[in-house]
Amino acid sequence: MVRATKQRKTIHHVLVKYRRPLSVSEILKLAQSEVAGLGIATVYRNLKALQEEGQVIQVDLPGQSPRWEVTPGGHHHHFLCRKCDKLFEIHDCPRDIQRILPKGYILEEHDVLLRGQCDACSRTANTRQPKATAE
Amino acid sequence: MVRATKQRKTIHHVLVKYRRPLSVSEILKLAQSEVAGLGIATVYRNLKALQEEGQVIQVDLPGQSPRWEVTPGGHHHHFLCRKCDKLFEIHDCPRDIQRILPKGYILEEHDVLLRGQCDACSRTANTRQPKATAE
DNA sequence: GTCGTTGCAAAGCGTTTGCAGCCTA
DNA sequence: TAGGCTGCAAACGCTTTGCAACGAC
Repeated sequence: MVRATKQRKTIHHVLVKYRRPLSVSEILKLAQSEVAGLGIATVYRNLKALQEEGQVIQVDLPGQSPRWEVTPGGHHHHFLCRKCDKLFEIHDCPRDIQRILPKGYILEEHDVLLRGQCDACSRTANTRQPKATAE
Repeated sequence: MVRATKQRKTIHHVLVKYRRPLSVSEILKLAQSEVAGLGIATVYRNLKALQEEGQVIQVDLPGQSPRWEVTPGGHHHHFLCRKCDKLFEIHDCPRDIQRILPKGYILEEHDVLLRGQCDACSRTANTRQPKATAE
């Protein structure tokens, strides 16, 4: 039987509250402010458990450690802001992907990762944004 | 001054010979068959050195350890075969990516990773392919 | 009271670094 | 022969695992 400990509830709550993919260290820091003494191993164990329950998913970006988010609706892609390092969901999809496939290849999945500046950062053109991904 | 040791020449040669992104462990195994006693640290150091010279590039895939390939021509994407785990280059690009961008966001780069079955694996439909990425 | 869960510390794993000896130029 | 390069082992950072104590049900 799965037990609703305050650690597990807090980890899930942090992901619900911030509504975008967070790294393990961000989750640890944010959850520790609610549960003093929370250990990193507990974060890893609960993220994996929540993933198996289907409540959260792991988001892998090329060359970065994984981030975690509450399971999103349907098919989507991601936009990574190069200024503030936040990751956003894009609920749309290129339509002409099949076209670029070489002959004989069978397409089963596709990932699209966009990089640039998010709305907030593009407004403050030359201002340097903090790199913090948790706010 | 950069010295052309047999280790460095072999590591570069392996990448030239196989013409697709190889993992560090694949490179080590392949190069060790030409240079007995080759160490993993030497592979890492030389890959980084070759990268700084512009001879090779690191290819990062989501959730996988990096692979390395000789510096390819221009803008391209990748296709990862889910049967044989080989990675292939796609020298074409979706054209309607700008369309899916939310308002206010500025697009600077994009990565597309396709997954499915490569030409060779799709021909052998129900046959199981070896997972080896070096052959 | 049971036994799933926790925090700690140790172990794993891929990658990097320090160092003495080697070998290219 | 100088000093860049190598192999080895230790160090690193992130993640997982073993274990005794804890606490949800």
